[in-house]
Amino acid sequence: MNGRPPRADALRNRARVLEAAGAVFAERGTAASTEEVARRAGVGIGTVFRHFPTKESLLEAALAGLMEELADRARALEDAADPGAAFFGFFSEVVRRSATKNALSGALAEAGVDALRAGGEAGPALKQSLGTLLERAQGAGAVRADVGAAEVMALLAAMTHAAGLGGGTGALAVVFDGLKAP
Amino acid sequence: MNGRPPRADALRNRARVLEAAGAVFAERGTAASTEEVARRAGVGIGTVFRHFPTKESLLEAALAGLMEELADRARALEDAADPGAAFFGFFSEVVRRSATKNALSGALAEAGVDALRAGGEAGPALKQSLGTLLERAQGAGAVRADVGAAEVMALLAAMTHAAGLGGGTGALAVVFDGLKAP
DNA sequence: TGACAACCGGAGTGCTCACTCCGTATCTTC
DNA sequence: GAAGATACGGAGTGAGCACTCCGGTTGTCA
Repeated sequence: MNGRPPRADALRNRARVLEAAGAVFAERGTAASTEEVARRAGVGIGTVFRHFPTKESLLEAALAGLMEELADRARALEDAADPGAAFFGFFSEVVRRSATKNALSGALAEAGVDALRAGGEAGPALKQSLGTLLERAQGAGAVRADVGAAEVMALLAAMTHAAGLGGGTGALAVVFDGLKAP
Repeated sequence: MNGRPPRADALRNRARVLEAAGAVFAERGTAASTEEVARRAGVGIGTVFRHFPTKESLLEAALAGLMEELADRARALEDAADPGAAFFGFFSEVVRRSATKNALSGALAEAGVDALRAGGEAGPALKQSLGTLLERAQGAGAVRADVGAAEVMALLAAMTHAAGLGGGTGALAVVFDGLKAP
């Protein structure tokens, strides 16, 4: 199907571009120019467009990377001793992280649907890991039984987004109370 | 200070532009071009820029108009017989409306902080009316006493935003349960 | 109704951005 | 270490956008 493996510098540059894209889009929002990503990565624009033929594809790839990180974190918590703490801890960690990397929330929002649906394999992976975390927490009686992964994902996206607006901790506490078993 | 009142056509056009801006930005997002707003309003671009010297000012004005609508709605509910129903009803009405006018949520998000803080007088007005609704609902025992207007605004913004993502009704129910008195 | 100010329309301007192209440099293979 | 494939850099291209400018039009007031 495909001839040779890619050259070593190509691989290195691809990784650099991806990292720079994550940083730039998080700081400046998704409206940041491709040229700035190239500058940050220390490569020419041509290189960026060779690896990611379109700005949209670059955004998707950067987003997929971030979601993969989250999915890994979720998987690591699947065997935790206290499923309730694992679930709520993961939830607030995601919110907190997104608050710091200011505009990740914006990116998740703009490309949101696309990211969850078609964002490589990381989207489904995150959803599944989150589902496992949720089920275990429900099994332990820490979370009410009548909510599904979809609702939790929606709440996570919502609170991630609102984290940039201020009234963070209190609002999160309200949501957590709503999620706890009666 | 100022000489004459503005001409009648100027007033008419200003209103048309504002209405068109609200519709266009809600449908196409805030990235929609000023020219499209002008087309929709049936005026020339020059006219748009005479009334709103900058695209940002146009956005602000359109947003302020929407928030004023919401503030009016909130004020109308201040004397309702059932404060709890008024509060939760208002909350879900705002979320529902934003879901329909798809990208109002995006607009509220992007310009969010600016809108709440400096968006004319509508921002504070909304916050105050919402505060009144909240206090009355708390007085009636329908909402827990340890949440403030800031948390509710944050939750409102969050759920407004997430409404476009799908898992709407269930997620909202969770938040409402979290808001209810124990 | 005439005269003047206020207002309108929309072609034009300058800028930014995504994306292309190709001469040059670097890696890989034998 | 030489040949050939692969990848790089960055000036260049075209499209789109916010915003300006001014000749023409319309409302207003006496």
